[in-house]
Amino acid sequence: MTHQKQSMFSKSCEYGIKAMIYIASQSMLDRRVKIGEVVEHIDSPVAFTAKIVGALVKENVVQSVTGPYGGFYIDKHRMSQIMMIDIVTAIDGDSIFNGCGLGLKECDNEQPCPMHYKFVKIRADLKRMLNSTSILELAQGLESGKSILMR
Amino acid sequence: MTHQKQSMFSKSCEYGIKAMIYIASQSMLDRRVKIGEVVEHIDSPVAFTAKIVGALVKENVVQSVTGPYGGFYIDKHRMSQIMMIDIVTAIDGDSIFNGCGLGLKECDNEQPCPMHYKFVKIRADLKRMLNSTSILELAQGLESGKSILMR
DNA sequence: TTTATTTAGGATAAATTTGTCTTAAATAGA
DNA sequence: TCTATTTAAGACAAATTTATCCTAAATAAA
Repeated sequence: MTHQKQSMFSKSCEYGIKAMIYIASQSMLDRRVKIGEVVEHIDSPVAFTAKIVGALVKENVVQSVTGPYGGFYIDKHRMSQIMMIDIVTAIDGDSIFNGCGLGLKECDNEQPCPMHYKFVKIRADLKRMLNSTSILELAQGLESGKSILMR
Repeated sequence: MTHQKQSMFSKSCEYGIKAMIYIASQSMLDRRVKIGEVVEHIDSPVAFTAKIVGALVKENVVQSVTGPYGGFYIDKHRMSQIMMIDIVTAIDGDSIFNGCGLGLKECDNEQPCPMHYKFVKIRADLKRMLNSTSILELAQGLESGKSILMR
């Protein structure tokens, strides 16, 4: 039995986050982008990514326009209000930062799992980070060349 | 599209950790335990759990004896040396605390993903916690009634 | 109005994870 | 030696995640 591929976020969530950062970086330049352009810049499968981005349209994280000259964009004024926690919660739910580390449906100070207190700070830090990180600052890092979405 | 069930560890890893804690808690009392008893105390599917525990036998985390009066146990003297990171790494690998949060194969200070610096501390804290938490202390918490593995 | 372009959404398939069932191997005791 | 018990291990199946393909709906421009 070889080990699994468990990471912090699901593939869907990774693609969703990367897509939002790329779209935001282009919206900063007043460019609406098509899904084909998005996936070229984040190295992800197009139809699958389209579904994830579509779900984020429904969640009102990103806007879309159909037809020629259409595509996706994020309102400039909203970028500082759209937080990573919104994207992660929409795709992966809140278990990663609110759930029990050992998967107990209920786990609290009254009846904690053996790792409960070990996880309290890690989860709180993760939640705080996701809650305070805006799509704006991540898009700025990308646009300025300080960070990358693929190699 | 409803959201996923992404959590910190895979189901396999959750079961593996819980099984190790239960087995250790009984080994502290010099009791060897059968897989049927394990799953009764951690609320997990028996055959599936048996495979996971079997993999941890191969990884030398836990010992097994076949036949009547057989079962699983952990050497008392080794309990303080067996760390959560050993169990997690054996089952889920190291991506959760070593990998890039956005799934880039390479991601470092030279060419960081947009979230790289946001994750540095969270990953380090998680790794440090797993690295410093022994199966002994978790089993003691369970055995003393301070924590639970199921409701 | 027609055509071309683009997102929306459904059906389907592949891959992975989670789970079950059956048999083999080991071993203790009668 | 024979039987019963228990882990080991393989085949198989179900559920979930990841991914593809095709058609519908929207819309801009000719």
